[in-house]
Amino acid sequence: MLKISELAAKTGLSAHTIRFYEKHDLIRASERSEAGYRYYNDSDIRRAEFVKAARNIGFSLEDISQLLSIRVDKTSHSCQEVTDITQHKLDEVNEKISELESMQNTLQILLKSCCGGPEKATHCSIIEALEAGAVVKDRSAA
Amino acid sequence: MLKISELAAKTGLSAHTIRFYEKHDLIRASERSEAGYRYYNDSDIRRAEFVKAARNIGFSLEDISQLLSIRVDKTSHSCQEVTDITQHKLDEVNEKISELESMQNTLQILLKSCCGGPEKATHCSIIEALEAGAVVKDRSAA
DNA sequence: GTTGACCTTAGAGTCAACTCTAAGCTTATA
DNA sequence: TATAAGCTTAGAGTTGACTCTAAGGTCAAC
Repeated sequence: MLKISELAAKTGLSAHTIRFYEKHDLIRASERSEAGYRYYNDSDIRRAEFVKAARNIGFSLEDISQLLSIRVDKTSHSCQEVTDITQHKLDEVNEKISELESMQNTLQILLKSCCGGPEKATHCSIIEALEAGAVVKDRSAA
Repeated sequence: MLKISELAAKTGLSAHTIRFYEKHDLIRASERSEAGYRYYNDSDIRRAEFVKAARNIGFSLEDISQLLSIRVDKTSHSCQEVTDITQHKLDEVNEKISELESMQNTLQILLKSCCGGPEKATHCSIIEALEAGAVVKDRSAA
Protein backbone atom coordinates (compact mmCIF):
# COMPACT_ATOMS: atom_id res chain seq x y z
CA MET A 1 0.00 0.00 0.00
CA LEU A 2 1.43 3.31 -1.08
CA LYS A 3 0.74 6.78 0.19
CA ILE A 4 0.06 9.49 -2.33
CA SER A 5 3.64 10.77 -2.41
CA GLU A 6 4.86 7.24 -3.00
CA LEU A 7 2.44 6.75 -5.85
CA ALA A 8 3.60 10.10 -7.19
CA ALA A 9 7.22 8.96 -7.08
CA LYS A 10 6.32 5.67 -8.73
CA THR A 11 4.26 7.12 -11.56
CA GLY A 12 5.96 10.44 -12.12
CA LEU A 13 2.67 12.24 -11.57
CA SER A 14 2.48 14.90 -8.88
CA ALA A 15 0.33 14.36 -5.80
CA HIS A 16 -1.74 17.31 -6.95
CA THR A 17 -2.28 15.67 -10.32
CA ILE A 18 -3.21 12.36 -8.71
CA ARG A 19 -5.91 14.09 -6.65
CA PHE A 20 -7.03 15.92 -9.76
CA TYR A 21 -7.28 12.63 -11.64
CA GLU A 22 -9.22 11.15 -8.75
CA LYS A 23 -11.74 13.95 -9.02
CA HIS A 24 -12.17 12.88 -12.63
CA ASP A 25 -12.48 9.19 -11.71
CA LEU A 26 -9.27 8.17 -13.42
CA ILE A 27 -7.36 7.05 -10.35
CA ARG A 28 -8.68 5.55 -7.12
CA ALA A 29 -7.42 5.04 -3.59
CA SER A 30 -9.22 1.92 -2.43
CA GLU A 31 -8.50 2.69 1.19
CA ARG A 32 -8.08 5.56 3.56
CA SER A 33 -6.33 5.70 6.90
CA GLU A 34 -8.31 6.83 9.93
CA ALA A 35 -6.92 10.31 9.39
CA GLY A 36 -8.16 10.27 5.81
CA TYR A 37 -4.83 9.60 4.09
CA ARG A 38 -5.18 7.88 0.73
CA TYR A 39 -3.73 4.37 0.38
CA TYR A 40 -3.19 2.73 -2.97
CA ASN A 41 -3.20 -1.05 -3.37
CA ASP A 42 -1.69 -3.03 -6.26
CA SER A 43 -4.79 -2.71 -8.36
CA ASP A 44 -4.89 1.05 -7.82
CA ILE A 45 -1.23 1.27 -8.76
CA ARG A 46 -1.75 -0.68 -11.97
CA ARG A 47 -4.66 1.57 -12.82
CA ALA A 48 -2.57 4.68 -12.18
CA GLU A 49 0.18 3.30 -14.39
CA PHE A 50 -2.32 2.55 -17.12
CA VAL A 51 -3.46 6.16 -16.93
CA LYS A 52 0.10 7.40 -17.08
CA ALA A 53 0.92 5.20 -20.07
CA ALA A 54 -2.15 6.41 -21.93
CA ARG A 55 -1.33 10.00 -21.06
CA ASN A 56 2.22 9.60 -22.36
CA ILE A 57 0.87 8.44 -25.67
CA GLY A 58 -1.19 11.60 -25.86
CA PHE A 59 -4.69 10.38 -25.04
CA SER A 60 -6.93 13.02 -23.50
CA LEU A 61 -8.40 12.48 -20.05
CA GLU A 62 -11.73 11.85 -21.74
CA ASP A 63 -10.18 9.16 -23.96
CA ILE A 64 -8.54 7.61 -20.93
CA SER A 65 -11.83 7.58 -19.11
CA GLN A 66 -13.31 5.53 -21.94
CA LEU A 67 -10.32 3.22 -22.12
CA LEU A 68 -10.59 2.63 -18.39
CA SER A 69 -14.23 1.69 -18.58
CA ILE A 70 -13.33 -0.84 -21.24
CA ARG A 71 -10.48 -2.09 -19.13
CA VAL A 72 -12.59 -2.72 -16.06
CA ASP A 73 -15.18 -4.71 -18.01
CA LYS A 74 -13.47 -6.16 -21.03
CA THR A 75 -16.17 -8.68 -21.83
CA SER A 76 -18.73 -5.95 -22.39
CA HIS A 77 -16.57 -4.19 -24.95
CA SER A 78 -15.04 -5.05 -28.29
CA CYS A 79 -11.61 -4.54 -29.76
CA GLN A 80 -13.27 -2.28 -32.28
CA GLU A 81 -14.22 0.19 -29.57
CA VAL A 82 -10.58 0.35 -28.56
CA THR A 83 -9.28 0.77 -32.09
CA ASP A 84 -11.92 3.43 -32.77
CA ILE A 85 -10.57 5.53 -29.92
CA THR A 86 -7.00 4.88 -31.02
CA GLN A 87 -7.70 5.59 -34.68
CA HIS A 88 -9.51 8.79 -33.79
CA LYS A 89 -6.51 9.91 -31.77
CA LEU A 90 -4.20 9.02 -34.64
CA ASP A 91 -6.34 11.07 -37.03
CA GLU A 92 -6.08 14.04 -34.69
CA VAL A 93 -2.33 13.63 -34.40
CA ASN A 94 -1.95 13.36 -38.18
CA GLU A 95 -3.94 16.52 -38.69
CA LYS A 96 -1.87 18.45 -36.19
CA ILE A 97 1.31 17.21 -37.81
CA SER A 98 0.08 18.46 -41.19
CA GLU A 99 -0.68 21.88 -39.77
CA LEU A 100 2.69 22.07 -38.09
CA GLU A 101 4.54 20.92 -41.20
CA SER A 102 2.81 23.64 -43.11
CA MET A 103 4.01 26.19 -40.59
CA GLN A 104 7.46 24.64 -40.59
CA ASN A 105 7.65 24.95 -44.34
CA THR A 106 6.63 28.59 -44.33
CA LEU A 107 8.98 29.47 -41.49
CA GLN A 108 11.90 27.80 -43.24
CA ILE A 109 11.19 29.69 -46.44
CA LEU A 110 10.99 32.95 -44.52
CA LEU A 111 14.24 32.26 -42.72
CA LYS A 112 16.05 31.45 -45.94
CA SER A 113 14.80 34.66 -47.52
CA CYS A 114 16.18 36.95 -44.82
CA CYS A 115 19.79 37.92 -44.24
CA GLY A 116 19.30 37.75 -40.47
CA GLY A 117 22.08 40.23 -39.94
CA PRO A 118 22.45 43.47 -38.02
CA GLU A 119 21.09 45.43 -41.00
CA LYS A 120 18.12 47.65 -40.37
CA ALA A 121 14.82 45.93 -40.98
CA THR A 122 13.83 48.51 -43.56
CA HIS A 123 13.75 45.95 -46.34
CA CYS A 124 13.47 42.81 -44.24
CA SER A 125 12.07 40.12 -46.48
CA ILE A 126 10.21 38.41 -43.65
CA ILE A 127 8.33 41.58 -42.77
CA GLU A 128 7.72 42.15 -46.45
CA ALA A 129 6.39 38.63 -46.93
CA LEU A 130 3.96 39.13 -44.04
CA GLU A 131 2.87 42.43 -45.51
CA ALA A 132 2.26 40.69 -48.80
CA GLY A 133 0.11 38.16 -46.96
CA ALA A 134 2.43 35.17 -46.78
CA VAL A 135 0.15 32.19 -46.47
CA VAL A 136 0.59 28.53 -46.90
CA LYS A 137 -2.59 27.40 -45.31
CA ASP A 138 -5.48 29.21 -43.70
CA ARG A 139 -6.05 27.41 -40.43
CA SER A 140 -9.36 29.14 -39.80
CA ALA A 141 -10.78 27.30 -42.80
CA ALA A 142 -9.88 23.92 -41.34
CA MET B 1 -12.89 53.21 -44.76
CA LEU B 2 -14.34 49.94 -43.59
CA LYS B 3 -16.67 49.21 -40.72
CA ILE B 4 -15.79 46.35 -38.41
CA SER B 5 -17.99 43.81 -40.18
CA GLU B 6 -16.40 44.78 -43.47
CA LEU B 7 -12.91 44.36 -42.08
CA ALA B 8 -14.06 41.04 -40.67
CA ALA B 9 -15.25 39.94 -44.10
CA LYS B 10 -12.00 41.12 -45.68
CA THR B 11 -9.65 39.45 -43.23
CA GLY B 12 -11.62 36.39 -42.23
CA LEU B 13 -11.40 37.39 -38.58
CA SER B 14 -14.63 37.80 -36.63
CA ALA B 15 -15.69 41.22 -35.37
CA HIS B 16 -15.30 39.83 -31.86
CA THR B 17 -11.76 38.78 -32.61
CA ILE B 18 -10.93 42.14 -34.14
CA ARG B 19 -12.07 43.91 -30.96
CA PHE B 20 -10.13 41.37 -28.93
CA TYR B 21 -7.01 42.07 -30.98
CA GLU B 22 -7.56 45.79 -30.52
CA LYS B 23 -7.57 45.31 -26.77
CA HIS B 24 -4.16 43.72 -27.21
CA ASP B 25 -2.92 46.53 -29.47
CA LEU B 26 -2.62 44.36 -32.54
CA ILE B 27 -5.24 46.06 -34.67
CA ARG B 28 -6.32 49.72 -34.69
CA ALA B 29 -9.27 51.71 -35.92
CA SER B 30 -7.82 55.12 -36.69
CA GLU B 31 -11.22 56.74 -36.68
CA ARG B 32 -14.57 56.51 -35.03
CA SER B 33 -17.93 57.79 -36.21
CA GLU B 34 -19.84 60.19 -33.98
CA ALA B 35 -21.75 57.22 -32.61
CA GLY B 36 -18.49 55.49 -31.77
CA TYR B 37 -18.40 53.02 -34.65
CA ARG B 38 -14.91 51.89 -35.62
CA TYR B 39 -13.60 52.89 -39.05
CA TYR B 40 -10.55 51.30 -40.61
CA ASN B 41 -8.41 53.14 -43.16
CA ASP B 42 -5.99 51.56 -45.63
CA SER B 43 -3.16 51.54 -43.15
CA ASP B 44 -5.35 49.86 -40.52
CA ILE B 45 -6.42 47.29 -43.07
CA ARG B 46 -2.84 46.49 -44.05
CA ARG B 47 -1.97 46.13 -40.41
CA ALA B 48 -4.91 43.78 -39.84
CA GLU B 49 -3.85 41.72 -42.82
CA PHE B 50 -0.30 41.55 -41.51
CA VAL B 51 -1.68 40.24 -38.22
CA LYS B 52 -3.79 37.68 -40.02
CA ALA B 53 -0.85 36.52 -42.14
CA ALA B 54 1.34 36.13 -39.07
CA ARG B 55 -1.44 34.31 -37.25
CA ASN B 56 -1.87 31.91 -40.16
CA ILE B 57 1.78 31.01 -39.99
CA GLY B 58 1.31 30.16 -36.33
CA PHE B 59 2.88 33.11 -34.55
CA SER B 60 1.46 33.79 -31.10
CA LEU B 61 -0.18 37.11 -30.34
CA GLU B 62 2.89 37.97 -28.32
CA ASP B 63 5.15 37.23 -31.31
CA ILE B 64 2.90 39.30 -33.53
CA SER B 65 3.06 42.15 -31.09
CA GLN B 66 6.84 42.14 -31.43
CA LEU B 67 6.74 41.83 -35.19
CA LEU B 68 4.37 44.77 -35.35
CA SER B 69 6.61 46.99 -33.30
CA ILE B 70 9.42 46.18 -35.70
CA ARG B 71 7.15 46.85 -38.65
CA VAL B 72 6.13 50.30 -37.46
CA ASP B 73 9.72 51.42 -36.92
CA LYS B 74 11.90 49.36 -39.18
CA THR B 75 14.95 51.57 -38.91
CA SER B 76 15.20 50.94 -35.17
CA HIS B 77 15.28 47.20 -35.61
CA SER B 78 17.50 44.69 -37.34
CA CYS B 79 16.80 41.71 -39.54
CA GLN B 80 18.32 39.61 -36.81
CA GLU B 81 15.54 40.52 -34.43
CA VAL B 82 13.07 39.29 -37.00
CA THR B 83 14.90 36.06 -37.70
CA ASP B 84 15.30 35.44 -33.97
CA ILE B 85 11.54 35.49 -33.53
CA THR B 86 11.08 33.35 -36.60
CA GLN B 87 13.78 30.87 -35.65
CA HIS B 88 12.37 30.57 -32.15
CA LYS B 89 8.97 29.80 -33.58
CA LEU B 90 10.48 27.24 -35.93
CA ASP B 91 12.24 25.56 -33.00
CA GLU B 92 8.93 25.33 -31.17
CA VAL B 93 7.20 23.91 -34.21
CA ASN B 94 9.97 21.35 -34.72
CA GLU B 95 9.72 20.22 -31.15
CA LYS B 96 5.97 19.80 -31.34
CA ILE B 97 6.33 17.85 -34.55
CA SER B 98 8.78 15.48 -32.87
CA GLU B 99 6.41 14.89 -30.00
CA LEU B 100 3.52 14.27 -32.32
CA GLU B 101 5.53 11.92 -34.53
CA SER B 102 6.42 9.94 -31.47
CA MET B 103 2.73 9.64 -30.58
CA GLN B 104 1.91 8.83 -34.18
CA ASN B 105 4.43 6.04 -34.16
CA THR B 106 3.10 4.51 -30.98
CA LEU B 107 -0.50 4.78 -32.11
CA GLN B 108 0.30 3.10 -35.41
CA ILE B 109 2.03 0.25 -33.66
CA LEU B 110 -0.91 -0.18 -31.30
CA LEU B 111 -3.39 -0.17 -34.17
CA LYS B 112 -1.41 -2.76 -36.09
CA SER B 113 -1.29 -5.02 -33.06
CA CYS B 114 -5.05 -5.14 -32.52
CA CYS B 115 -7.61 -7.04 -34.58
CA GLY B 116 -10.08 -4.18 -34.27
CA GLY B 117 -12.99 -6.55 -34.70
CA PRO B 118 -16.20 -7.25 -32.81
CA GLU B 119 -14.34 -9.67 -30.53
CA LYS B 120 -14.57 -9.04 -26.82
CA ALA B 121 -11.76 -6.89 -25.51
CA THR B 122 -10.68 -9.60 -23.09
CA HIS B 123 -7.31 -9.98 -24.74
CA CYS B 124 -7.17 -6.69 -26.62
CA SER B 125 -3.53 -6.03 -27.37
CA ILE B 126 -3.93 -2.27 -27.09
CA ILE B 127 -5.32 -2.52 -23.58
CA GLU B 128 -2.58 -5.02 -22.77
CA ALA B 129 0.10 -2.73 -24.11
CA LEU B 130 -1.17 0.12 -21.95
CA GLU B 131 -1.24 -2.19 -18.95
CA ALA B 132 2.33 -3.15 -19.68
CA GLY B 133 3.25 0.53 -19.76
CA ALA B 134 3.45 1.24 -23.48
CA VAL B 135 6.08 3.88 -23.83
CA VAL B 136 6.42 6.68 -26.28
CA LYS B 137 9.81 6.64 -27.93
CA ASP B 138 11.62 5.12 -30.90
CA ARG B 139 11.23 7.98 -33.33
CA SER B 140 13.70 6.41 -35.77
CA ALA B 141 10.98 4.23 -37.22
CA ALA B 142 8.82 7.22 -38.12
C1' DG C 1 7.19 18.44 22.91
C1' DT C 2 8.26 20.77 19.14
C1' DT C 3 9.89 21.10 14.62
C1' DG C 4 9.09 20.02 9.92
C1' DA C 5 7.52 17.04 6.41
C1' DC C 6 3.38 15.19 4.81
C1' DC C 7 -1.51 14.81 4.45
C1' DT C 8 -6.53 16.73 3.95
C1' DT C 9 -10.23 19.84 1.64
C1' DA C 10 -12.71 23.21 -1.29
C1' DG C 11 -11.95 26.23 -4.28
C1' DA C 12 -9.33 29.68 -6.93
C1' DG C 13 -5.80 30.68 -10.44
C1' DT C 14 -3.14 29.73 -14.82
C1' DC C 15 -2.42 29.58 -19.81
C1' DA C 16 -3.82 31.20 -24.83
C1' DA C 17 -6.88 32.72 -27.73
C1' DC C 18 -10.82 33.42 -28.27
C1' DT C 19 -16.16 33.55 -27.74
C1' DC C 20 -20.12 35.13 -25.91
C1' DT C 21 -23.53 37.96 -23.10
C1' DA C 22 -26.30 41.78 -21.69
C1' DA C 23 -27.97 46.08 -22.18
C1' DG C 24 -28.33 49.70 -24.83
C1' DC C 25 -27.44 52.88 -28.97
C1' DT C 26 -27.51 53.65 -34.35
C1' DT C 27 -28.48 52.85 -38.95
C1' DA C 28 -30.73 50.76 -42.93
C1' DT C 29 -34.79 48.90 -44.95
C1' DA C 30 -39.89 48.41 -45.78
C1' DT D 1 -42.71 54.37 -38.00
C1' DA D 2 -41.42 50.02 -36.92
C1' DT D 3 -38.43 46.43 -37.26
C1' DA D 4 -34.18 44.31 -37.94
C1' DA D 5 -29.49 44.36 -38.42
C1' DG D 6 -25.42 46.20 -36.78
C1' DC D 7 -22.66 48.68 -33.55
C1' DT D 8 -20.91 49.85 -28.59
C1' DT D 9 -19.03 48.42 -23.81
C1' DA D 10 -17.35 45.83 -19.74
C1' DG D 11 -16.90 41.77 -18.31
C1' DA D 12 -17.82 36.78 -17.89
C1' DG D 13 -17.36 32.12 -19.89
C1' DT D 14 -14.89 28.40 -22.61
C1' DT D 15 -11.35 24.73 -23.24
C1' DG D 16 -8.08 21.11 -21.13
C1' DA D 17 -5.08 19.92 -17.95
C1' DC D 18 -3.26 21.11 -14.55
C1' DT D 19 -1.25 23.98 -10.47
C1' DC D 20 -1.56 26.29 -6.46
C1' DT D 21 -3.46 28.31 -2.00
C1' DA D 22 -5.24 28.53 2.56
C1' DA D 23 -6.19 26.63 6.63
C1' DG D 24 -5.80 23.03 9.10
C1' DG D 25 -4.91 17.91 10.79
C1' DT D 26 -1.18 13.98 11.32
C1' DC D 27 3.07 11.75 12.01
C1' DA D 28 8.09 10.54 12.70
C1' DA D 29 12.29 12.20 14.53
C1' DC D 30 15.25 14.48 17.73
